[in-house]
Amino acid sequence: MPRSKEQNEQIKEERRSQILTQALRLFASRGLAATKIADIAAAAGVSQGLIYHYFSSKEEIFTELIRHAYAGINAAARYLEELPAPPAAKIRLAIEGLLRDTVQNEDTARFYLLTAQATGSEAIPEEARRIIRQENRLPYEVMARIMRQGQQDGSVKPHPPEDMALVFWTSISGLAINRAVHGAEFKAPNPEILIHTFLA
Amino acid sequence: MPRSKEQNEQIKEERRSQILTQALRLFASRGLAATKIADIAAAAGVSQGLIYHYFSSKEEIFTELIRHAYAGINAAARYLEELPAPPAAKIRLAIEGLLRDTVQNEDTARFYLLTAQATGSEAIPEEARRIIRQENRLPYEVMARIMRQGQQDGSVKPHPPEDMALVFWTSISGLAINRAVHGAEFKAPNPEILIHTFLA
DNA sequence: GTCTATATCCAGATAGAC
DNA sequence: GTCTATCTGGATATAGAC
Repeated sequence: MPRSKEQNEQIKEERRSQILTQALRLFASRGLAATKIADIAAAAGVSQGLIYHYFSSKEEIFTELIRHAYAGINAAARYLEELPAPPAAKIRLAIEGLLRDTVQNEDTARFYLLTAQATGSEAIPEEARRIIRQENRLPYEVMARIMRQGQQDGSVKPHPPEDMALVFWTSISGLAINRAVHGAEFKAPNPEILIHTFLA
Repeated sequence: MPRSKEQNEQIKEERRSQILTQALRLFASRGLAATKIADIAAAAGVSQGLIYHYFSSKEEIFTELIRHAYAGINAAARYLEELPAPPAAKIRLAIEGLLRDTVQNEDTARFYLLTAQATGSEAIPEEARRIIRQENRLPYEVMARIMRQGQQDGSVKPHPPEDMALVFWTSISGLAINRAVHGAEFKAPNPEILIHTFLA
């Protein structure tokens, strides 16, 4: 008895996400250029040829991961901005949440590493570059707005909001990168250290 | 009339450092694996073959740069520790100096990017890995000691010194990476933001 | 949907002339 | 000290069988 359409669809989705998960792991730990299709295939437990049944090239896999990473980050940024809470609470929540996520979910840390690498690298697919150019401003802008609002109600320190947003994101991504690099032996710092960098 | 020994030596040193400088620029912007020997040769304005007159492989060039980067960072760390100044002044000096260096000297920012990449990557030469394993703890240890001393005289906030050192270095390197990535359009934040993260 | 076998290309490294 | 020409290996991507 042949498989039904639904079963085939399910297998397809499973394989696809298997491949993407392993590719993320490898790209994050070695970079795009140093990761071989053969490595991804081996890690995902499939043949090299099968990769090309699901993706047209290594670059397409990478681009897909970048797309997914920014979708997540920007959804979180929008969610934070919409949240019915005072600015100080949003900042606290963001720092605590981001640090917790980073520590608990290794893939989250890997996505940070991937975007950091990709943003910094000139050796990435054109389409990935396009996505980054288009998507990577939002988190900064949202955070700068929250900082500005917090300064109006006096809960945030009176430095330039853009500077504060920059320090916010570079600190978070610096920590996330450290986490991704050091794996399980990473110990997250007390969130209060960062929180008091911004709150008055 | 043939060139003297001294002139030959001088040419040799010049070429070597030319190659290293261009390799740093390229490795920082694309990573080790994505940088081709042909790219380095072209950027340095020499033939591909000549590269192998000065270095035995692409990996040796990379390793040499890593060695140089850690030598500089650790010399700075030792210098800071020896400095006859109170802990709070050292922290202030370090942050101001590191931010200034990072902004003024693009190569400094590139070295940060290089070490960040290298520390995070599994795809680097064995010898480079050895250097990193051996050298990358010192800055953390020095900064943790300074934080601890600062807590004893009450000038530094009472969070765990190791956490403070971690936040210190991940923030600095996060900013340096941002600087290397965004080039001239990067605007350094007010150092006071970071300084008050640590000082009481 | 999955595999094995293979064509093709490109990058690292070497050889030898000047 | 520097170049051009070339060898060689390995990685991407394709073809075709099951």
